[in-house]
Amino acid sequence: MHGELGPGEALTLRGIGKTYDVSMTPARESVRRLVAEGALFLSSSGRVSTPVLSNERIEELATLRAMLEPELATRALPRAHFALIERLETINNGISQMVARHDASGYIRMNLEFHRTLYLRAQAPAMLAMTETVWLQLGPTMRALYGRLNRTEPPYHHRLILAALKAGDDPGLRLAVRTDATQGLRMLKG
Amino acid sequence: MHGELGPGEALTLRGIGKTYDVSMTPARESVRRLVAEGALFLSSSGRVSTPVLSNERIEELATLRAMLEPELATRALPRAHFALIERLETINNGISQMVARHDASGYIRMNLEFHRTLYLRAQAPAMLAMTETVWLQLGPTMRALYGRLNRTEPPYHHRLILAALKAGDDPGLRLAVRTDATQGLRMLKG
DNA sequence: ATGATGCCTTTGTGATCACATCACGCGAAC
DNA sequence: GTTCGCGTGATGTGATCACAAAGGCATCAT
Repeated sequence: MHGELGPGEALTLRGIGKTYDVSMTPARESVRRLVAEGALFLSSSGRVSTPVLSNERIEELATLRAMLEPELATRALPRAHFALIERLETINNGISQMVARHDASGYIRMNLEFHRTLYLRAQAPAMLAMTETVWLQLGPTMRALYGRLNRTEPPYHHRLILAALKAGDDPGLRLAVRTDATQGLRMLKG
Repeated sequence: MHGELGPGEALTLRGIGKTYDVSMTPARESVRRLVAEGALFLSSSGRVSTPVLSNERIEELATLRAMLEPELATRALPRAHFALIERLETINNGISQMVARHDASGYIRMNLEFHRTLYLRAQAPAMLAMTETVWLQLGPTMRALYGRLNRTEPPYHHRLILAALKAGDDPGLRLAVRTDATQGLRMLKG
């Protein structure tokens, strides 16, 4: 999810087991779970690797983000008090630091933490889980994206999201969230 | 997914293994996968059972269906030729048969087959997979629903869907799909 | 130099086992 | 009759093993 693995990287059960100092059994269960969630690709011969997403698949996942995340934001809006907005701003500052030190994985992690922190307020666990499944599928691809464009500015749309939250502006919030979720992925389609 | 198990039914790895004549290992992997998809509930002690959904969870899953399925229908619409509509009508007749013989599980299975047949035309595998995950989570609950109300009529909204498909009426299609997906679940909240 | 072919290593699969933990039921005490 | 406690059986976990299949690499022929 955090883009620590690039697209198409291969994994082996024994290798995972060695990395985390467990036997093949827990490694297998974890891998199967991630395959079930679409986070890993299972070849016909049973080998696993991170998925290489086609443009069509990326567009689909972007559409899913565009459908799910505004709904979560809307549900979180009435519960978004000052303490939450303050925490979001703190996370946003953290993102700027990650940008400064060119840490792609850290950038992705904090960016998602920003979104998750907001969506947790929506009190919609099934919807959030589904959204995180999409993030999971996009992880390796997002790393390739943020590696390609050398980001220098902190996220612009996050400021729009925060402004809409403060103003209680639901349509503005939905638009800002939707744009933030889909903007980066649009660049991958080139 | 098909409601062959009711809400809250317990499963054991050795029992599953015995049923399908395999050892615990494949049973475990299957169960873990279904847990990852939310189709099974994993207690803190590791026991698995079908989930008992709260009203809030049902409402959430209904919202997800209401968001995902109209989008799939819209994408399928331009590709829905006569052969597809004919197949949908055949399936619809099958549903009537299931209603006649009071086969709840068969009813659910054919109902979902109706939807899946349409959505397959959307050429959106990630979106369809996500939708099927929702169906999976609702399976046991849907059985409880269709068991409660003694259905005597074949699905009314399916006819609306077919009519909208024939007319190429996208807004009408979206509304019909959305209503069909959420109507039954609304009754569970009573 | 390039392509094919054969072997060997790596890898996933399913089964089985030992062990810790938990749940359920039985029995006893009040 | 009800409730608490204990013990036994059942259950999940992680490890290991034997096996089959697939991939990769080296060698050889053209």
